[in-house]
Amino acid sequence: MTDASWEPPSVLLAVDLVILTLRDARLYVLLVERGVEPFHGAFALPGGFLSHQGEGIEAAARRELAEEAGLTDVHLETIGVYGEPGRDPRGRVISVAYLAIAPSLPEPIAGTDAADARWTPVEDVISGSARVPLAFDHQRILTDGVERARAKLEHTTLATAFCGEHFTITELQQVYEAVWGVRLDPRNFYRKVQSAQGFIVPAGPKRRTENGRPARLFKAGPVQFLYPPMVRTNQALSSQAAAIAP
Amino acid sequence: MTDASWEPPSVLLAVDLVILTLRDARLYVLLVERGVEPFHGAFALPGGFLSHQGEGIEAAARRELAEEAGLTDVHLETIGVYGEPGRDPRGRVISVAYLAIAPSLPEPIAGTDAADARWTPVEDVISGSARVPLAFDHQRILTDGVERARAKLEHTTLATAFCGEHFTITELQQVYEAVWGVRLDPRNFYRKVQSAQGFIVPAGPKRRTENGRPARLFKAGPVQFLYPPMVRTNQALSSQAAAIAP
DNA sequence: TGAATAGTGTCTTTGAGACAGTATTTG
DNA sequence: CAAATACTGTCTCAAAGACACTATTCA
Repeated sequence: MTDASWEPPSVLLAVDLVILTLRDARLYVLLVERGVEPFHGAFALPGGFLSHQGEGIEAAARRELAEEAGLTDVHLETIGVYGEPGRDPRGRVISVAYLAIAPSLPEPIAGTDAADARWTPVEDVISGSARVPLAFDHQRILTDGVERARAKLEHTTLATAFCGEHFTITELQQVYEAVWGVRLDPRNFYRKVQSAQGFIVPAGPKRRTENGRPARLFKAGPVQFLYPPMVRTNQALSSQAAAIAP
Repeated sequence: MTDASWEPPSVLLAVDLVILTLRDARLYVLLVERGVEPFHGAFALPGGFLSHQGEGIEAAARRELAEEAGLTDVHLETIGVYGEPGRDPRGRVISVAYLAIAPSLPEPIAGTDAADARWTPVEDVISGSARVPLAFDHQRILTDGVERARAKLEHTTLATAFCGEHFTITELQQVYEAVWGVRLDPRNFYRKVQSAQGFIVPAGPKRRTENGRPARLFKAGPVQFLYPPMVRTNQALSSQAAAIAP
């Protein structure tokens, strides 16, 4: 199948970022408005090409994360590769998609390259009720990223990545509710997270307050995988199944 | 961060395949002996470069699958991207890894390009007791692929991809036992797979036999996701945790 | 004090795991 | 008949889900 004079084709490598966070108990994704062709004026996931030949892929993702969202030290993992011919009119572009989870930040992005970056409710984008469809195949990448986050909440301690260093159990519950799009019983949730060894550990005798009884503070525990897992009910799964259908 | 004269760097795109199958109730992976540098003479996962600029990535994976293993119409999904600088001495190579699941075939590969292809027990490769370490970062890719398969057996009907069109419940159980590396109670397994709606459906009144009471035949059911899931015990998980540590 | 949020206890149902026993084939 | 494999039933324990109740703060 190969002959001596044959040379493999080369492609352009890009990274795209699904950056998720929680704002007022809803799941948001960071979108940027494109300033250049193709898809000029459309919204898209933050991302860009490799800066130079020797740059690592995850390094490029972290660079874009810092440049476009001003974020460092956040959870980052790959979602997958999107590289069908024709997805980008500039040529053969292969995009590696990353999922980033940022803790709730009081303020939107400031002092970054991307003045046009906007936190947008994921629900609006997925349901199509947002301003415009996303550029390229970014709608699909977003859907895959959100489903990845949903699935990982079940078996890993990823939920704590949405919280600040210290958090209350109620805040942790809001993560699950927002990402899964379901309501959970607080009393059962308490029992469950407390019985999952190593998920959360008490963070000092401190407490925080706003209105009502102060809550105990916790921080992320030592383990990465949850046992027993936090299981999505069949109902939650089926309401999400439509979105992930190819 | 970008200026007008800047051009993004280009890279070479490869696909690598983790092809798993069951042979006499053990999990095997297809390896090929490399005939060229780098890593000449070492064993590696089947794979290769994109054949031409316009070839889709999954299309390239299916082409390699046919060329190197003579397989068509098998389950295929992406594992991830492996593209750290320096992983391949030939230049900046980005490899997209695929997981392929083939049903048990009576005979090894024949009439294919890769005369040097060998089915090798996964356990031997992962534990290091095999002939040689794999080329490139293929050991890591294999580990990731196997863990992907293990995880997907829990929540999807992937196990049926290891079986032929018709199979017995005992055969299905052997898939779980081989991939997870555990022993399961046949009686509880029967109850469980039968109660998972849409997992398996009876395939005619036929039966197959060799020695003892004939077993009912089933075929893959209509659903892709299992509810309730087939859960790995904590013991199974911890015995596998060592292998997936980064 | 009442409103609001935090946290505990208890009951019921479901399913996982252990294990005894029955059924249907071949030789 | 024995040997071998297929299948069914039953018990126990752990965990999910529903829901009543107590605790601690602020105004």
